[in-house]
Amino acid sequence: MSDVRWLTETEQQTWRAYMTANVEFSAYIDRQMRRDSGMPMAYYEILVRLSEADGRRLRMSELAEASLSSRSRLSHAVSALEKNGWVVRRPADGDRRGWVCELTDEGFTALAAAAPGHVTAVREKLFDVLTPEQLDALRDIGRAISAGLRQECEEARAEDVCDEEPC
Amino acid sequence: MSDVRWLTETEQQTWRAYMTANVEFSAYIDRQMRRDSGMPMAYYEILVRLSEADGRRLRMSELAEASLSSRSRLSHAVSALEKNGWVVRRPADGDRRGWVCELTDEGFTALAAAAPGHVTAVREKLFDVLTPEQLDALRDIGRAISAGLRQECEEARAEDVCDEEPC
DNA sequence: AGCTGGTGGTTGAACTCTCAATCTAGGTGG
DNA sequence: CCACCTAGATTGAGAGTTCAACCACCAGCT
Repeated sequence: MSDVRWLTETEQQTWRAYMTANVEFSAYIDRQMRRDSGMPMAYYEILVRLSEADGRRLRMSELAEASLSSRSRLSHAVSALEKNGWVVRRPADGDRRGWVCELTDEGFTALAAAAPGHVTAVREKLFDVLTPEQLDALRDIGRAISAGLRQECEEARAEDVCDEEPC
Repeated sequence: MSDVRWLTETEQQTWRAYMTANVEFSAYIDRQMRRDSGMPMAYYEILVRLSEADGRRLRMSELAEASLSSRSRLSHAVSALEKNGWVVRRPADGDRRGWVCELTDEGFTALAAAAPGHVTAVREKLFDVLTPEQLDALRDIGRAISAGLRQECEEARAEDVCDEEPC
């Protein structure tokens, strides 16, 4: 309990600055997307990942990982996108459990319509307010944070040996 | 349309690194909070702001700004927190439109119980994976991004003069 | 073939968030 | 004092997310 390494004053400032920027920035970006294109950022992200994939199609599990969403979330999201006619689900060949999600032409059109406003917002609110040095730093920082989070999974995997509790 | 300043390859890398880290990190933090303390980060944030305020109480509008949520969101959130007995709403004196939200002892206890796990997660996944230089940079970056977003409001305010369209 | 554990994916319910509408009260000009 | 506009806050509906089952299928073992 008392062995918690609480944050120093300086650390608190850093933490609040980072966290506030995250919240405000992502709220801004998401808001812009909803207002101008009628979809949340998570859906845009899905369309982008699909558009970049070979044949504009991906296995659901791959799409989930690429678009940073849980499988459950993706499943719901794809159902919604399918209603819009922006994607279609096809059975995956080779594995009868699996499904492939494919971007339709309508979906691509919707994506193309949404992209300019989105990129403009990102440029104005991110690239235009930071120096080149800060942008370089931000890239490395982002990578370090992501790497630190992924390590979580590896640890969990290592614990599968599970010598402490009966599995 | 074609005058969009699209992102260069390098910029795309930076943008993806930043955005991925944001999504993954905040998902991790939120998940930790929900799992270990049964509330979303947004609620924790509200409790924290209240606990830091004079008399552990704030006007709804002030609390909304402090906790980075919209008024609507705060209203719903406070209703939920009130059901838990963690906060109470009292009429604000002096302005019969307003309400003051006050942290109860139970709320403070819940906050105190949630804090260690939260701080530990933040330290492990943020402070422990970045160098001191990166943390300094991150603080400045965060401030710059927030400042850039706030500028939005000022512009909107400046346009209130409204010489282009009839208001 | 029959078991068993794990993987791919979906589902429903509960919860949270957003947006637009609404309500009440304060403030200001006639 | 009344009309009107603005500010503080809430509400309800609809959309999106999470979590915990759940189903179907694959793979390895007996």
